[in-house]
Amino acid sequence: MQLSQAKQLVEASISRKDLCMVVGTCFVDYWGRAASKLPKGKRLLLIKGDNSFAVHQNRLLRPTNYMMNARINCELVGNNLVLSAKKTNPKEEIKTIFYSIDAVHSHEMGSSADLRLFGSERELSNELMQDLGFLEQGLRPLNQEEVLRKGLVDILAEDSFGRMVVIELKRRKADYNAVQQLKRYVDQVKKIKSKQTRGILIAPEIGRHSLELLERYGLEFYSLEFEIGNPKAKIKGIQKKQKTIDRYF
Amino acid sequence: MQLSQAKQLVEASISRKDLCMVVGTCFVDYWGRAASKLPKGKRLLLIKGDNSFAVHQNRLLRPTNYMMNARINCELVGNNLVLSAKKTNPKEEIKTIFYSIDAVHSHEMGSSADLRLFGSERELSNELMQDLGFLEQGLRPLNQEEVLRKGLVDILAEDSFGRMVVIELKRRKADYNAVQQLKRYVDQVKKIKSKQTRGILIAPEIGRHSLELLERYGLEFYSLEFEIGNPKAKIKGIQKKQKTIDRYF
DNA sequence: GCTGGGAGAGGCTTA
DNA sequence: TAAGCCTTTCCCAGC
Repeated sequence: MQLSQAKQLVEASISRKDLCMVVGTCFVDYWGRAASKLPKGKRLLLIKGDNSFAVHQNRLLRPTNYMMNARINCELVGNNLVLSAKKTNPKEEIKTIFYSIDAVHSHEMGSSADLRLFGSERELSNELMQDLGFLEQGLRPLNQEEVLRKGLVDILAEDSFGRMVVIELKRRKADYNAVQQLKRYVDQVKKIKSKQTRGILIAPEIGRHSLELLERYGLEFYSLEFEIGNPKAKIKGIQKKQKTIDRYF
Repeated sequence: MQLSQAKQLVEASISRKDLCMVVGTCFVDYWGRAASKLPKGKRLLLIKGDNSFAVHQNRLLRPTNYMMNARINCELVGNNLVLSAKKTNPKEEIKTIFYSIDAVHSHEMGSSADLRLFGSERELSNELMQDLGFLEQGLRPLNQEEVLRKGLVDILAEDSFGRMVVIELKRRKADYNAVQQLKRYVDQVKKIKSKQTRGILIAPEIGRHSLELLERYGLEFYSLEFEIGNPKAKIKGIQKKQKTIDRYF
């Protein structure tokens, strides 16, 4: 395919905010947050209507080079067609130098309705909040604006002995971060309220080392089974997966 | 375009491990680690030679739905062409139901040479390791296989007083995680070696709260300036951005 | 505009 | 395979 013809097709496609796909042999040079060079090879350049710019190889989900909200330029330089994407703050540039172009595909895509996702952490949190007794008898939620509003903790509650209970919910396997995040919150609540404060981590599972750390901190872990469905995620079961830690209180 | 014809093109493309692009109007249903429904609309389905499967809208870099190493199936169901991707462990499924197809593009992509990236954390770490005196006089690297090999710490060193020094390097702004990661490593090294151990965090910058936490832990922070170039990332300067904490030792 | 934090994170390396 | 960790993380929601 003629590079000059490709140039016209690409420019027209971009100006219409179509989905633009350029397939050809190119070299890619990136400089910005890091730097990279992608050797000459057959690639797909995907330019979307929001000026996102992505160079894909024929493997992996993620593009090898990419830029969001790019200023896109297309020009003939010598015997090559150079498609570049630039951005400031941080300053970044991708240059894709096409030696030959197999095809330029342009498609009008209309406006896109949004994805509706179920089973988010927020949704599970709301679900759990509905019935904390499910977790432990006598546990009741506290709507402490100053703590909850700033997203400091997922759920703040009080147990039957009047102790504060900070609950952190993770929809995926809990790791060190989850444990230490909970530790920080417990420490802060303890300090603000000047009351005994427990910390409960709830997740589908937890790594062995993370569990050890959690136990050293005197925190509690419950394993959560949840069910993903429509229109909501449902909590199926919850189980204490830990030796009792009442000795800490 | 005829759906039956599209089916043939897609199947042929997949069997050749070509890059396959399907543009058309579809509805997407996902169930697995979460659940989602993408309303009917014009989408791009990108199937790569490694069986990665991604549904793109005409915006954003990331696909709305995706699966790696999928078992891909293509069949006519009533008046629709259904392209689905399935996986076990965890069990997941994406169903894309095409009501109409604008185009199927297939391109032979050859094998792809790899991306060469500069300025990664690993590279900066190697660069810094070349001259630790740059950071502090008398500091020298220890190549403790048992500690370094498992990626426990970025750099392990010994200072002029014979104290162990754990160095954690971040190529981006350091956060709570970085501080607590360093804290964990320091604790572990201290335990293993039974020696006084310092912890140094090196990053371009650090948040105010993260710095406070770091200071409470008795750790040290150095701000790092680096320059990304070809063929290597270079460390330009390093500077202690903290009141001296010798009182801790 | 900058920032903190979640994500179906992705993807890599080593145990 | 599982665990840990880096990423040009991407992306959104809050300020």
